[in-house]
Amino acid sequence: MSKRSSDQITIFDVAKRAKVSRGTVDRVVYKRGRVSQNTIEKVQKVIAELGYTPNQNASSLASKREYTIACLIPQFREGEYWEKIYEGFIKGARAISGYNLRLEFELYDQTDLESYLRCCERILEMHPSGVVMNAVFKEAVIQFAQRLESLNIPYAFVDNKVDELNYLLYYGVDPYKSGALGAFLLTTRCDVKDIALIRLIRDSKHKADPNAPRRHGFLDYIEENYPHCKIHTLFISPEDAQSTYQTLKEFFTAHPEVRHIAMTNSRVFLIDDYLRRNPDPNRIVVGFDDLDRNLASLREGHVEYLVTRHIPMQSYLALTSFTDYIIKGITPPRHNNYVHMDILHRRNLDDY
Amino acid sequence: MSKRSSDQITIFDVAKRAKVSRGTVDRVVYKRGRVSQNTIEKVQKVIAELGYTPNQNASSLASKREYTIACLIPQFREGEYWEKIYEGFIKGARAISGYNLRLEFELYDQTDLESYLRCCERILEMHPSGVVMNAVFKEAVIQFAQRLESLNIPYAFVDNKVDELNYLLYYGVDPYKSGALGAFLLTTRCDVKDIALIRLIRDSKHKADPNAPRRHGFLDYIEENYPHCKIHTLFISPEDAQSTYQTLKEFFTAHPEVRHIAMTNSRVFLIDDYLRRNPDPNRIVVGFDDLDRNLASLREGHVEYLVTRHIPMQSYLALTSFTDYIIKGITPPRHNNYVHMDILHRRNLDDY
DNA sequence: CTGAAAGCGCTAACAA
DNA sequence: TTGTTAGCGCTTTCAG
Repeated sequence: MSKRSSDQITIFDVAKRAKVSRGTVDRVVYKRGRVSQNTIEKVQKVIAELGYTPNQNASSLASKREYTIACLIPQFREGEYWEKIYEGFIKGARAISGYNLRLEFELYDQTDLESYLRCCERILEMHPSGVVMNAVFKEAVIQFAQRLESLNIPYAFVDNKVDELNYLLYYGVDPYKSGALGAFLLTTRCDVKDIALIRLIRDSKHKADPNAPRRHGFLDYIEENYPHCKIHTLFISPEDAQSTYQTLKEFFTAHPEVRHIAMTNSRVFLIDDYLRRNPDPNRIVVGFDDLDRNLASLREGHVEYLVTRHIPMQSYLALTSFTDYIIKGITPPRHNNYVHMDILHRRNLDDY
Repeated sequence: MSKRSSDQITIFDVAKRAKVSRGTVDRVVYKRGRVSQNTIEKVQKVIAELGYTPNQNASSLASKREYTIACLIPQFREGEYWEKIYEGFIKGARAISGYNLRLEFELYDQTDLESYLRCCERILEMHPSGVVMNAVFKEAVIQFAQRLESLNIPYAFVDNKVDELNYLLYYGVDPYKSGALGAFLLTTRCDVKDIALIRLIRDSKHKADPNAPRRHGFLDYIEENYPHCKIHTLFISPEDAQSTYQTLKEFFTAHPEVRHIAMTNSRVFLIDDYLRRNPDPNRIVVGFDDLDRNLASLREGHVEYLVTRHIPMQSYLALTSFTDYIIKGITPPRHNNYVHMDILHRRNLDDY
């Protein structure tokens, strides 16, 4: 039982047998035109007879063609969510190195529509072979996508998407389901009466609420399974640790019976400080996404479960299947590719 | 912000800058020897400075060498455990295509030592560049490994291993830890007094007890955390569904208070029939490994948690790091590579 | 429309 | 120990 990776029949064999030059065979294989119908048929026949398949290595080596993929995602600081997406792109690019692939990153400010629009413009100017992006400003995304379509530039979504568009493919989780999973882990085998749901204060510029689907999944699960459970929603500031601490302290002092805590955004680490300084063995905390600081909270035992997915995997797979399509013409098997949701607990963290 | 993946830096640039020939650079890069220490250092310095990475396409195109890796694993039918391992190998081979790599599969019958020995012979005859295998017949594995060593053929283990041998690397889970994780999931947030641990009757030929480490991890966790918990061990026959049903029925009729059930082998599906026909909303069942039939039990809700790992990942990683060593001489970072343990629940099963 | 030929970056055999 | 060089199979001008 064996599996060989290389084929011996070359373009030369085909050329000789078809009594044409290698250049002509190449033109036929890649449908570059400028070949008579007669020759085309002759060559195709020989190709079929010999079972010729082009050698990708040689092809890509000889080819001068450069592919530019624009990656349009939010800007990030070290340790933030989008850094991992970025890493996935970089790894993906490495995996297909050998092709003359160039990644152009356009990183926009999630709180600033203008900056997003500027990035879109820059991408259109550079005529990329394709665009891989996420979708924050829905309206703007739609407009951008339509312009890409009119220019015949394919595009793909990572992490989140706009369903109505003609994107080539999507990689990400189903956020609604992940929210429900978090709710399950928070409440399983408990009789839950109160849950503190901690949200982030977003400045007014922020019309977008990227975590809404996940939060809805969470809330719907609770409502369905614990109809009498009370949800206490707290808002904390992502920037101001001091006030966050205050807010939590006040709330939990007033409501000591609330033992179940969840954050449906990716920054459960923001409450780590409070949890650490106010230990309570009966408390259960569930968060999302495996940012390094979240993992630290998990490891320390302040957070019990983290619902996540392999973040870089999403961009890695999105990029590699996208370029498979663009470079080799391989149509991706599925349109929507949902990745697996991981349940992370202190006890299965070691080799993650 | 841009990142070019097809570095333009070629072996030529390195050669020029280091004032040596391309051949010498090649020798250094692939550690082919016949280079003075002095030159090696000089070249390596330049490589680091320039950030040179070899062009895989060109390399493989020019290279005539073929690498044969023998994969020695149990034969399988569709949907069985080893099929997933097989898939991991195939994917791994694709990931390093570009090298003239050939996989030779030798699939043996797990219940037939003779067939294993025959496979070993065939592998020795074909003089492979390396062997990736699992370890079922311990004695025979040791003998085979020693013959490989005397022939200077490196080998690696997937899924399980024989600790005493000089294997290059291993990919798999830490069975002891996975047992403890299963125990945790079974008992979390409960006050557990009784646990039914269901084991398999193994015929006398089967001296090996491959699941012992996992079971010990399980039992130790319970003993540590619930010192007064009673473990009821039942033995069922993997072949005889009828008697299995009987055994379970009798036991649970006599002990209706036992609500926690675990199986530390990979065949929790064997008790699915009993569970289905005797529903009990308060029952909690935990099993191991994501065999299709186990997943079905999970999906139906008969089993609450499955502790598993991404099976193809083990063989994928084992193969790719193994060939990295064989082809590029990259010594694997670790000898024993434990992969992440997945927690599988009905709720995160969809996109697994 | 078609053919010839110069590379793409690297390897390996041979020379030195 | 090192340098030189002929390819690997394909693409892409450039002439016809």
